[in-house]
Amino acid sequence: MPRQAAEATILAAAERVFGQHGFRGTSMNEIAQEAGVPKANIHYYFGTKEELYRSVLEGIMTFWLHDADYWLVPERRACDGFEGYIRAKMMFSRERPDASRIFAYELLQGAGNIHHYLSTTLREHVARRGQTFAVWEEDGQMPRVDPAHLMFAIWSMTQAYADMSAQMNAVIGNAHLLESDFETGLQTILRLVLGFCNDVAGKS
Amino acid sequence: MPRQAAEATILAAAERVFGQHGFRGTSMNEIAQEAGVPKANIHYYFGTKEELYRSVLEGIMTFWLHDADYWLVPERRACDGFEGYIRAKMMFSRERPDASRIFAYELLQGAGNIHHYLSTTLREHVARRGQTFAVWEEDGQMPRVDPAHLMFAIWSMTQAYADMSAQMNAVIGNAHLLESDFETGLQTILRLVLGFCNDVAGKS
DNA sequence: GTCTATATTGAGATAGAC
DNA sequence: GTCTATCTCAATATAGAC
Repeated sequence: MPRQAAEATILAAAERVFGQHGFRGTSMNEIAQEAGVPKANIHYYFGTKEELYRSVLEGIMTFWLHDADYWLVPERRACDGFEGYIRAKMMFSRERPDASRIFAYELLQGAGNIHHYLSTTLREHVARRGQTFAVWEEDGQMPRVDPAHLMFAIWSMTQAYADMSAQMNAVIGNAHLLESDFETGLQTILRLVLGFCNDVAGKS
Repeated sequence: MPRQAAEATILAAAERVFGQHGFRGTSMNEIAQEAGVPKANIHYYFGTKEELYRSVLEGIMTFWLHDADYWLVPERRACDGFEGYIRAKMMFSRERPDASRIFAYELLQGAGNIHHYLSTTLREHVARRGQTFAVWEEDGQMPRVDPAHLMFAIWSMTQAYADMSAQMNAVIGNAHLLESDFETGLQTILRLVLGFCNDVAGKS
């Protein structure tokens, strides 16, 4: 197998296994079996387990910010922006649940591997959202609110459909979340956030 | 040390260490040092690492349901109920962040150790919230909404202040969350949920 | 570049003295 | 009941043949 294909295969397998068992709960053996390559090859391509894990994390990070830069910009109407953004986040939880879970594990551990990323790139990213929200507030499209905490709320609600899916399955009574569950969740979250941004007249 | 005191000491230490590193990331050695007892004593009192972990989980579970049974009942006004419940959940994230994280780790792992609890006790618990919400909807105090998904939203937003605190710290720029951060978060969540339950006239 | 066989370490668990 | 010393095994990592 050529180098590039092998690395991609291993990274994809690692994302699945890390996403299910976390960093400490995953053995190199398991990743090797999932990828269908000998264990030694993973070390040959990626060095240590931790370096492999960091590579997986980096791939996830690049995905993280795209949606907000597309949707949460002053040129849009507030309601359109929030709806598009929340839809995109729900799609991510549905299509790449393992990536979402790896991120959640990393945060639970204290985020030691991505601290630099969080306190520079993500921090500036949130600051830009703050500028967008300031314009929308000025324009009377949404009430005054702390931008960071509003983002925290949206992230947690949408990522829950990957990170807490085991709990949702048990409560709903299915083996796994269905298309319709994601749709109901989306509508519920939209009700909360759009109700909020439609509510300006009555509040301010 | 008498048996009861030793067990309580070990359980408290285990909650701290499991809450920081998760089940797989925690060694019995670390718990022993945190508790200030020899490792062998932990095995004497609790058997295996997994049995100790389950004991910690059980202690957390009993706490879980109290608040909703107190606040989300038909006798209250919807707004009062939601506000009290959300305040209680935020307090839990602030005062027992390790307990919240252990629960989050367990859900990420697939909830194998608490599946029975989730699909019986918690499921019925959510069904009772559904009855409360139905009364409030009938009474025009809140719009029609899926009860389970509304609970999912509230749980994820409030627990994020324990589970995702590393991310929040980095974005806010502090070493740890302050009293004022919890207050701002609380107000943001209340805005979303109460805006929602005040919004009935304009919707239905 | 690829893989088998192995060195090394760390962790769960327990035997047995006190 | 309490603790030290030790057993056993699983997992990371690498040496070295092909």
